[in-house]
Amino acid sequence: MNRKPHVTLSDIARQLNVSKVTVSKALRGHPDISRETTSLVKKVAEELGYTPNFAARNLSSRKSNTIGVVVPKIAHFFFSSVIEAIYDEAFNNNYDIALTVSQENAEREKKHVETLMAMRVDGLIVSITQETRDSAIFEKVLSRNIPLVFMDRVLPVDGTSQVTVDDKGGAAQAIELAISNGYRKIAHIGGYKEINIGKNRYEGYVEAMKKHGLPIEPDWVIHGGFGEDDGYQGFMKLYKSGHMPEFIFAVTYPVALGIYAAASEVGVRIPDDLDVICFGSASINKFLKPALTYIDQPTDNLGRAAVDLVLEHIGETEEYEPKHVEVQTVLVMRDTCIKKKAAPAAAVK
Amino acid sequence: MNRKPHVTLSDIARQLNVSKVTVSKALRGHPDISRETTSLVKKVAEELGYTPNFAARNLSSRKSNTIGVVVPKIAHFFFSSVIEAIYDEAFNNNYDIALTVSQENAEREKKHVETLMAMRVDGLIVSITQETRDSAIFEKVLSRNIPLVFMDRVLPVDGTSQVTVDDKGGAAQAIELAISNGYRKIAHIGGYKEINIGKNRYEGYVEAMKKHGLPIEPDWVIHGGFGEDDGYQGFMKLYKSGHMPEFIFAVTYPVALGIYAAASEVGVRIPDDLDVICFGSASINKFLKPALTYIDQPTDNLGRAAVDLVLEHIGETEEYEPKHVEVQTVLVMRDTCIKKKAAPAAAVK
DNA sequence: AATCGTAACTTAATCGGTTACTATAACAAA
DNA sequence: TTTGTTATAGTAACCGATTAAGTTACGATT
Repeated sequence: MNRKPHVTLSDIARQLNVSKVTVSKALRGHPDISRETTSLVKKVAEELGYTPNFAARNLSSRKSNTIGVVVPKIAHFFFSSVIEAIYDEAFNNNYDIALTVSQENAEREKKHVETLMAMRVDGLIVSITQETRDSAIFEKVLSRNIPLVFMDRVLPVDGTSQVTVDDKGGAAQAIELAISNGYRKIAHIGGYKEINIGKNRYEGYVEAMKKHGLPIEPDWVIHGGFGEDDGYQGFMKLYKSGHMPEFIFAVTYPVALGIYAAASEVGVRIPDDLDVICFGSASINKFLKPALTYIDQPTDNLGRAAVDLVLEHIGETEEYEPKHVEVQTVLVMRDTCIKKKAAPAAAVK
Repeated sequence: MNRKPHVTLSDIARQLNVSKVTVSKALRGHPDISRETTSLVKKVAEELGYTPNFAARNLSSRKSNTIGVVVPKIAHFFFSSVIEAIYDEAFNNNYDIALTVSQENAEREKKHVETLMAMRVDGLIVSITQETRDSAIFEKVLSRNIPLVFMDRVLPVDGTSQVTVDDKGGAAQAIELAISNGYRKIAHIGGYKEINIGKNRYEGYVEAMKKHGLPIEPDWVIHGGFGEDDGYQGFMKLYKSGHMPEFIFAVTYPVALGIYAAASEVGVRIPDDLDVICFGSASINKFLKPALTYIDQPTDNLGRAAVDLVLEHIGETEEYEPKHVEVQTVLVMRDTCIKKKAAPAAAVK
C-alpha cells in the first residue's frame, strides 16, 4: 500500500506562517495562544484533514494515555461485561484501552504484558489466567513503576492494587441459604485453590459449613477449572462415586451449566433430585429451566472500580499506596435453591 | 507517579561500545550484524531489562503493526466470539489489535475511527452500529489509503472490502425448512432494513416465501433492532394484533430470546402454539428449553477472514482491489422448527 | 524615562527508534 | 597490483510531536 503522506503540524504552520509549536499549542487550547490564532489554526487543521500522530505525541510527552488490560477470555459473560464497563469508564475519562486476551495461557499473558509495556501504557489492569503461578513479569512491571491493578483474579504480589469480589462472603451467603432451606449434604465443585477466587469461595463454603456444624465430606469437594467442562466432569465424578450430595455449590456459572448438562444426561433432575446454586451469572439465566439462583457479581462496578483505581494511581506523583477494593455481591433468587421438602404433595411451585 | 527512566538502545550501545544502529539491527536480527555481536547485544539487552518503545518505533518506521477494530458491542455472544477469533488470528500473524466499542452509537464510532487513525493503524476492521448511516468518516479512512474491511454489518462504500455471512441464503434456508415442515403462516421479526444484515435476511425470507407461492402479510413483517427487547416488542405487536402466525423467523438470537420471554409471559407455548427459528446462536442454546433450531454463523471464520483480508490488503503495495468474502452458514437442528402436525397423538419426539 | 509584566509567539532540544548512505577491512578475482 | 566483493559497522537525517527556555512588543507602573 502506498499511503498518502499525512498532514502534520508543520503543514498547518507553513500555511499560516506561524511556528509548529504555535499550532501544537493552539490545538491543545494552550493559553499562550490568542483566541483568533487558535480558531484560525483549528479551522485550517480541519480543512487540511489533520489527524494527530499519537506515536509522536506519546514519544515526546512520554505518556500514552492508554491503560493496558489483560484478560483470560472474552467470549464469556463475566469478562465481556467487565470489559464493556472498562471501555466505557476509560472512554469517559478520555483514556484509551489496549486490550489483550491471554486465552488462559500464562505464556501469552507474559507476552501481552511485555507488549503493553512496550506501548508504555500508563497503567495496567490484569485478570490472571487459571494457570498463572509465576509473578516475575508483574514484578518487572512494578519495578518500572507502572501502576498495576489486579482484577477479580489476583496474584499476591506486593505493591499491587486489587479490585475483587467478596468471594468468601458471597460463597458463605450461598451456603447459608442452602442450609436454611433444609439442605445438609452440600458439595462444592470449585476452582483451583491456588487462585484467589477458587480459594476464597472454597473457604466461604467451609466456614459456613463449620459454623452450622455440618461435616465436609472430602469427596464432596472437587477442585478444577472454571469452565463448563469442569462442571461436567465434576458432576460425573460425584455421580460415579455413588455417594451423591443433595446440593451443589458451583464456583462459576459455566461450571453450573456443566452440571446441568451432566445431570440431564444421566437423568438427575434439578432441582428435585439435586439442587444447585452458583457464583456469577449470565444474561441468559432467565431462560434457563430452572433458572439458577446465584450470587451476583456486579461486573459493571468491578470494571469501573478497576479503571478508577489505576487512574487514581496514575495521578499520584509519588510512590502510590496499594489499595484493595472489594465489591459486594448480591444474592439473586431464581428457581433453584428453594425450600427443600415442602408439605408433601402440595408444593406450590 | 515518578517513573524510572526506561532503558534505551543507546544505553545498550554505550555499554557495548557500539553504535545504537548496531544495537537496533542486532535486536531485529538484521544480517548486517555478526552472530557474535548479535548475541552479545541480546544478552546485554536482557540484562538491562530493555523494553522497546513502540511509539518511537512506529514513528520512525511509519507503521504501527496494529489493526484497528470497531465493534458495536462486546457483551454479546456473536461479537465476543468474533473478537476472540480476531485477536487470535492477529496474534498468530504478529499483529496487535486496537479494539474499540461503539456501544451502537454512531457518534462514538466516529470518534473511535478517528482515534485509530491517529494511532496510525495499518488497517481497519469495522462492524457498524445499528444507527450508522453516514459514510463520511469511512471515506476519510479510504482517502488516507488505509485498508478498510467491513465485517458482518457493512456500509456500502466504494473501495472497501467486506466479510459477511450469506444472510440471504441462510434466511432462505430457514424459511424453506419451515415450509417443508408444513408451516404456511410465517412471520419475520427482522432488523433495520437499512443495514445489510437486516435487509438481506429479510430478502431471503421474501424470496423463499415467493418461491413457494406463499403470501407475505404486511403485519407479519416487523422491522426493528437486533436486541432482546426488539424481539419482545415485536412479538407483542404480533400478539396484540390478534392475527397470529404459526411460525416466526427471528433476525438474531437475542431477538428470538425476546420472543421466548414475551411468549411465556402471555402463555403462548413454543414450539406448540408458535414455532421459531433464528439467525445466529449462543453457547448456551443447548440449555434453552426448547433449544432453538438456528442458522449458524461461523464466528471464528468470520473473524479470521476479516483479519486475513486486511493483512492481505496491507501487504499489497499498490492500490488494492476491494474484495467481498462471504462465509457460508449452516443449519443446525435443535428442538424448534420441527415437523408440524405429525400423526395425531403419536408424535415421536 | 526606566523598569516591569504579560500576552503571544518562536527557537532549540529531545523523545527513542529506523532508514538510507557511507566507511573499512579482509579476501578473492583478474 | 588493481579492482571488486562481501561482511560488518558507523554517520547523519528524520519521523511528528512536546517541553523548556527564550524573544518581542506594548501598555502599565513608578
